Amino acid sequence: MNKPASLKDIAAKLGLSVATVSRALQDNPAISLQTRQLVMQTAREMHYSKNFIANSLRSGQLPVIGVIVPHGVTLFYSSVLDGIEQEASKAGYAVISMNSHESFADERHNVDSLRQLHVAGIIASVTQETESFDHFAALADDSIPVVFVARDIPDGNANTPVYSSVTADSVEAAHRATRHLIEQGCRNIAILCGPSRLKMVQERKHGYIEALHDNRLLVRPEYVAYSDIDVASAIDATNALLDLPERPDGIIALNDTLLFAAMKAIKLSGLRIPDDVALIGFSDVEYVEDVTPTLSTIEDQSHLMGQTACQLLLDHIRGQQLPIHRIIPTIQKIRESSHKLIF
Amino acid sequence: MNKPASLKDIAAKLGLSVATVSRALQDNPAISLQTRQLVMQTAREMHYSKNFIANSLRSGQLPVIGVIVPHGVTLFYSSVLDGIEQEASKAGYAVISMNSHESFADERHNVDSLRQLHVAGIIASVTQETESFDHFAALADDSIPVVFVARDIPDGNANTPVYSSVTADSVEAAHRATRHLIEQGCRNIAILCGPSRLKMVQERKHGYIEALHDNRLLVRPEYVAYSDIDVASAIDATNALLDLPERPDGIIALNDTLLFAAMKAIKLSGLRIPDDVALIGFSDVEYVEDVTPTLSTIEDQSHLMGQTACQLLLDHIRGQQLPIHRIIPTIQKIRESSHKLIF
DNA sequence: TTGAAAGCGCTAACAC
DNA sequence: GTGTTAGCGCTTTCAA
Repeated sequence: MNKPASLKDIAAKLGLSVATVSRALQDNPAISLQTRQLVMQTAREMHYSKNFIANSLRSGQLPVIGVIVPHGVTLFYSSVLDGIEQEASKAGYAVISMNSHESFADERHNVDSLRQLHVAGIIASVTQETESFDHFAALADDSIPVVFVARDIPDGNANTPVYSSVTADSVEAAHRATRHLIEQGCRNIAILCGPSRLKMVQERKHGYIEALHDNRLLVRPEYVAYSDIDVASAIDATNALLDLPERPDGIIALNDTLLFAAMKAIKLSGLRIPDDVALIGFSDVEYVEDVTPTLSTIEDQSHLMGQTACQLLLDHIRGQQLPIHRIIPTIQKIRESSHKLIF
Repeated sequence: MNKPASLKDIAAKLGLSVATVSRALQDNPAISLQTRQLVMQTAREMHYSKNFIANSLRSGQLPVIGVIVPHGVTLFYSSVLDGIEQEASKAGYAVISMNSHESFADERHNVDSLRQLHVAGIIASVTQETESFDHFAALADDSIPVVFVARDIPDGNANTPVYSSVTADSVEAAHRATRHLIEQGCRNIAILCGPSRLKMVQERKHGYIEALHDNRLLVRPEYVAYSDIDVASAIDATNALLDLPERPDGIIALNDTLLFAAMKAIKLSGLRIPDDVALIGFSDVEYVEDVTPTLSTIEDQSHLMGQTACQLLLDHIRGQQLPIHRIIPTIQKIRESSHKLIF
């Protein structure tokens, strides 16, 4: 019900001017030690807490970093967020997070809200739908820096600004996973992809193809399977692969859902993992260790991605102009599902 | 580089007063249609966006809700957060989330930050360490309402305010799980607990004991096992249970980690689930369906808890005074691990 | 060592 | 229909 105590209240109580109180609270040596102590003491008694908003009105920005993620309840993004928050709070910034629900309209709305709040900067992972970036460009008018994380945006043309970004090295990760299967003796390696419009899918597929080339293996179109990201659809796609005249002896799944569905499908078909079909997949969850066989994975360093993005953003907030692109390596963990004991 | 366009800028450009521009942008009918349209048009051209901070300086609060969670990267809290955000954004509020890392000092600091930002309200899940609530009480000075979620705080004494809260019905949930095992024919039911200082552990244990009583079964101290929340420790605790002279024929695990560890331990010992030992556990993850056998669980409705907490908070922000306690029922999902086909 | 006053962007009460 | 003014809480010249 009460209003928080203000400088004015303290000043009134002490018969001082607002200016003096303000200076005293900043421990300004121009103010006599006696006054300073008196003011601080009184402030404490009155439960005074500095009003950031009033401050921000002058400085033009809130000590807050805005984050826009395309969906909320996933380990990947909550880990990214955690990394961001950790770095932000070290630097005295709070984090305000918004969810675009993979909807372009929501994303625009989020950007707008953050802009109205005059946050100090924004870290965003764009939606799958996002193809125009005007809403981000508008932020430049207000000198609000933007860093993209996890999902990079296309290179700007002449009149679009170029943004800093933090992404995973998808091409290299897929290349390495493919190489690993080859080293295990696989020669017919298939890849189980999500919707092909995703840039990440394209990059991972690219790494897969490169690795096959580098090892003089044939790239067979029938070994490139597409599936929606749901269990039923992925099981169908896997079964189609297993039914091919020349059955794959290794499969790379491009995300969690696909990986687990592939495992189920292979087991249901009576084939052994990894002896008949070796399996490795991109994953961000820990329960790959709780199943039989334990699943080999390629993991993003999501927490590090968040931290890095936040550091870049803080640099921009502090005046850094040039965009910087950071690529965070993935971590490959070989477990039972791809480890053949053939040597 | 630029400063965002302000009302003043628009006014200057159009030779109008700031007040007129302000009114025009609010579509105030007192202003001529012509002027209104002109102003709106110009505002758009200048990329004007209303400054929430300036607004908040007058109203005393930011259209932002603060959330404090004890740890970040878990499905439970990210789901709660998602529920909060969903309701908040419907009402035009943004959500600022902070992590106390189960540290009381961090929590105090978080509360302080949110207070300085003059958020409209706070939703908090206190740390395991939190026993004093002065930092929350201080918020009352500034009329910042607080709602507790997931972890309730002890009833206030005379001089502590009473807060609204949203919690799960732990007692009932454990009672129901125990009943379920009894219905499956189990007579020697053990419970695998986390650290006993947690209120939630106490409540769930209480429900377990009540259910045994209600069904005239003996409560045996040796069937109440405590474990730290890590796999190794939980496996040890489970093994100890399995080695008892009278081996339990049913086990209730109080969280994810314990549940999976118990499953591993039982399988490793060569016993069958559920035939030899039925298993059910509290869980917030989905991969209980990816293992063999699929695991029976009791789930919190975390998203709903978040939504409900946010609704209560919004009520308080709008003037609701009386504290309200909402209890969100859990959902019991019987799967293979506790389903005996004995009838 | 302290005070007075201006100004950050906006709204609303009060002119005219 | 539009302008003038005061004030939200704070910092920061400029004066004293």
